[in-house]
Amino acid sequence: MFEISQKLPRPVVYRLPQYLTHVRELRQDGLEWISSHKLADDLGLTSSTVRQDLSKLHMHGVSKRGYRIVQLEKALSDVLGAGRVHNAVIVGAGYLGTALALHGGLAEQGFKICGIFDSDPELMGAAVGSLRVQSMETLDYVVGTKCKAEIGIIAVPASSAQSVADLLIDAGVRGLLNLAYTRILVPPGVALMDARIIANLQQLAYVIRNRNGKPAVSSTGKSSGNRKKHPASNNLPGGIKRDIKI
Amino acid sequence: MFEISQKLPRPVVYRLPQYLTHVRELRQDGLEWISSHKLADDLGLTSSTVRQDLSKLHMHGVSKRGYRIVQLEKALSDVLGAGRVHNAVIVGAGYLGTALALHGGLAEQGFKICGIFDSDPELMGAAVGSLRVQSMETLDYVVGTKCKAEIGIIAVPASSAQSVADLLIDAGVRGLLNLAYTRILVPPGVALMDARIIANLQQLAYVIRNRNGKPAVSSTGKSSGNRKKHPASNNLPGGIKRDIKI
DNA sequence: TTTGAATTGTTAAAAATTTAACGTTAAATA
DNA sequence: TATTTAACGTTAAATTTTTAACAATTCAAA
Repeated sequence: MFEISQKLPRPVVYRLPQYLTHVRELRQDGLEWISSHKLADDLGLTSSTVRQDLSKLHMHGVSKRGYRIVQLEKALSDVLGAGRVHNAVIVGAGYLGTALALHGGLAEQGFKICGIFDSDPELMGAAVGSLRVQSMETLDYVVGTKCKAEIGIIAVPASSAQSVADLLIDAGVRGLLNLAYTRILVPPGVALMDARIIANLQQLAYVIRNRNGKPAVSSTGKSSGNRKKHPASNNLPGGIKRDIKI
Repeated sequence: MFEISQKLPRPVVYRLPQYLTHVRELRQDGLEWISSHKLADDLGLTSSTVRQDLSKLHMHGVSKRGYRIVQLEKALSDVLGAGRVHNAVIVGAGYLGTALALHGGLAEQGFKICGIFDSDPELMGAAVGSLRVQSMETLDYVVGTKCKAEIGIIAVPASSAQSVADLLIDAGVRGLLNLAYTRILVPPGVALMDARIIANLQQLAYVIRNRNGKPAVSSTGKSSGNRKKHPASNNLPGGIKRDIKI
């Protein structure tokens, strides 16, 4: 089992899932080798960044070929814990919580939803896929004992997000995914990720309103074909990708 | 009308929605002034960062008081285009697309969903709130003419995300929110934000697995109360917030 | 076998971002 | 009114992250 000696810098962790999905595709396409240049091109990075990142994972390429794709996939998969199953619970059986519980993608990537909870008595026992909505009182037992969930997904309104987070932490989850449009605070030792869907839309609105480039579609017709690669696009945490500075 | 002379650095844009939501809460709490120190504390930043950021928005505080909250809210609201209505369409009437269409938070923040589309004939005409699922053939007309949507939300499986993006761009949207677990390419002039829900979970799994802190909950009891502020927590794009380096 | 070219791994430079420092300003108080 | 002090605005330092550069290496082909 390889140990990543140094904790990875945040931007690297951010890029890992991108590498993983892309490398998977490459493998499915039957490719065997990929160079840092090609990978960088495909992902909108520089080859330098790719090499730096992969070297942090102790990946070694070979001159004139690049990196072995299966090996890359294995390393990325390992470090991200893909392959393992991660138990998670969802709090909030509204539209979003339900959608996530039913979303095939999560299960596909090894995130097993083993419980969905809500405080609304109306929803108690309602079927969500193979699960049933449970009361908040059972959260503790389910997270701590029954399915030992490491991850809690918060899909409640902003106003109750913090208290739900507290309950999840007390129940024993080690990481939270926050889908509510509010900041929540966690003690050290608990990891938190904000999904920021609404914030993303707001940032998008800012970028759209303040761009200085030309519209993508000319007034005379379709734009298909001017796509296909955007090498200069800077692809950073925050997720805004444009050729020009924002 | 104020003009932000310089385009804002990406990390600043990332923080703007955080400022906005927090400042709104403060105003609702009846506060009138907020200092950079308090704001930084509440948001897990340094006061220096806050002052730098706000100065980029041409906000001026006053000594011994801080920043006027209503003014702050106005500036943030303006720059993020809150207050304005942004028309958006959703492609993909699966769980996630439907959930977003029905999600109150979007409308609340001024994002008006004016169409939801799917290629599945089974879904045609199905009701989603006050909307009905439309065929992809009508996308062009709706986006371009009927509701002049600036934003396209991609809620389809990864395999068709790119082609949907192309259609949306051709139809004339200026920004995309990608909820699919895949990278999509856009031409210059179109803004792209990735929602990365699954990637976030993967990053969470990495952080959980590689943390070196103590578990949040001691074996002897509940942990409530060791929360409440986490000043050292570094809060960066990528969204992982922990006291220790990852 | 030698040459040539592509690609790595790594070092160092550059750029971006965050943080600290501190003189200046404005309010509160004596 | 003078003094004190909290807080700003800004300059500069520190840190982090990205990019460039290049010697070393490996394969392919002449």
